[in-house]
Amino acid sequence: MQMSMLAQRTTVPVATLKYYLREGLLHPGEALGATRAAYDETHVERVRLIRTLITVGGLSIDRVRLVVAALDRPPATRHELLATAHDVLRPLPRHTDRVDDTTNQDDLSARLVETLGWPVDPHSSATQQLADVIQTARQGGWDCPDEMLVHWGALAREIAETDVSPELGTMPAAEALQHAIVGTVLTDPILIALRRVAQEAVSAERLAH
Amino acid sequence: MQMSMLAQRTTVPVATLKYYLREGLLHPGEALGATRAAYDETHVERVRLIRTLITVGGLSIDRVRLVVAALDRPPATRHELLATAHDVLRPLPRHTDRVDDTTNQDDLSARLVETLGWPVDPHSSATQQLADVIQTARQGGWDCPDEMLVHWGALAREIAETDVSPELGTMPAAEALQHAIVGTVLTDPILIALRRVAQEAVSAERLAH
DNA sequence: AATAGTGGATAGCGACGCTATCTAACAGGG
DNA sequence: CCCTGTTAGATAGCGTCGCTATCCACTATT
Repeated sequence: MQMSMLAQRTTVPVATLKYYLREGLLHPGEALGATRAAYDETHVERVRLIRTLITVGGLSIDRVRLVVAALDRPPATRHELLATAHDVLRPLPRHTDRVDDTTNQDDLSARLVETLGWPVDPHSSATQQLADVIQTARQGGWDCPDEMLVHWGALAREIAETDVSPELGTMPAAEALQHAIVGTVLTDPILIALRRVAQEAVSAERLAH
Repeated sequence: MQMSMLAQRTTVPVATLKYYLREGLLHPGEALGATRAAYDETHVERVRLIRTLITVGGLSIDRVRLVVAALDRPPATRHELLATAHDVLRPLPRHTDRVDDTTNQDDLSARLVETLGWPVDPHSSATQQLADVIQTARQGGWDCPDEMLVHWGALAREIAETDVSPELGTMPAAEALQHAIVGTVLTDPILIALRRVAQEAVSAERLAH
């Protein structure tokens, strides 16, 4: 398959594919000569993945580079899988934030883990991210009491039960990782939207006249 | 209070404040002459709101303009409140998406509402958004079965119970609206992060060796 | 031999969120 | 009443991002 065909199959312009090649998001095709290369199904799939991550997940080019790098070097054990997925999806700390209390940050995440009572690493991406957004919310005047955290935590836990499907253990590592990453990227907005709809339902029952 | 003071109070540069004024995000100060205006606490609060929406919620300038417009003209009834909040926070449909099946979109949202069995409008922003992301997820190869939707829906519902607090009914309309919008913007990432941590907890229990 | 397509390099573009500069008006202190 | 400094308002520019377009030298196909 030549590049024009790859472009056709994925509905992505040739110029953009070249850009992805340049940026290292797409692995090079098999060189057939100085000015010719062959692309295969792995390229089609990779391009689709890139487009999904960018347009649905809103990931930056840099971030997608991290994702594909992780896919090419998947973690050794199943348990590291989600951690890797979370690492590459974790939002960058905003440079506009004050960072003068990083110690508090560590304290906070440790306290959160204790409050939730879960067997998780207080230094993992996910935990740090949680501490991060809670801190930011506090700065924005929205305090999140422990009580609510525990309540939400129990619900998040139930959702996670369905996320961490047992079949993850039977897949090849790279495929499982991609499944975890894409699943996270795609289902985050579903949950957000679902919450909105649920809010309207509750509002309709409580406040409709 | 003059503009330099407003800049100092909010730690936002004067040039940026002028930009916000130009863009209609910040209401003008009371003109004291051709080259002087007075700003008050409403301006300080408004600037803080704008910064929160942009840096935490990742909202665009256009979107923030919608938010402040809604705040200046709050809905008449309490029930319209969340709908208004959801309207202004709803992500723009991506122009890269196929839109040749808008009828299916309507069908889908109607079916979703039926599946969930909630008293919500199938044409509301929230419902449309849900149909939107589910459709996109399907295109990305991630099918969301009804069973999972109902399960997640029940959990989303529980979260929403705490979101739609009874005190919303006692607040002034503009304040309640701002609370709803900021609350949504700030707590969305908390839920997302909490889900990540929960996933790691489940993974640790199921897959740790 | 003509054509169409290729890899590779480089430059430009349009949107976004500011940021910097300029000007004319004005205010307060001495 | 002048001097210094600030302000509003207008306009232009900047840095990043995600492409997009153009050019070139080359090569496989017709």
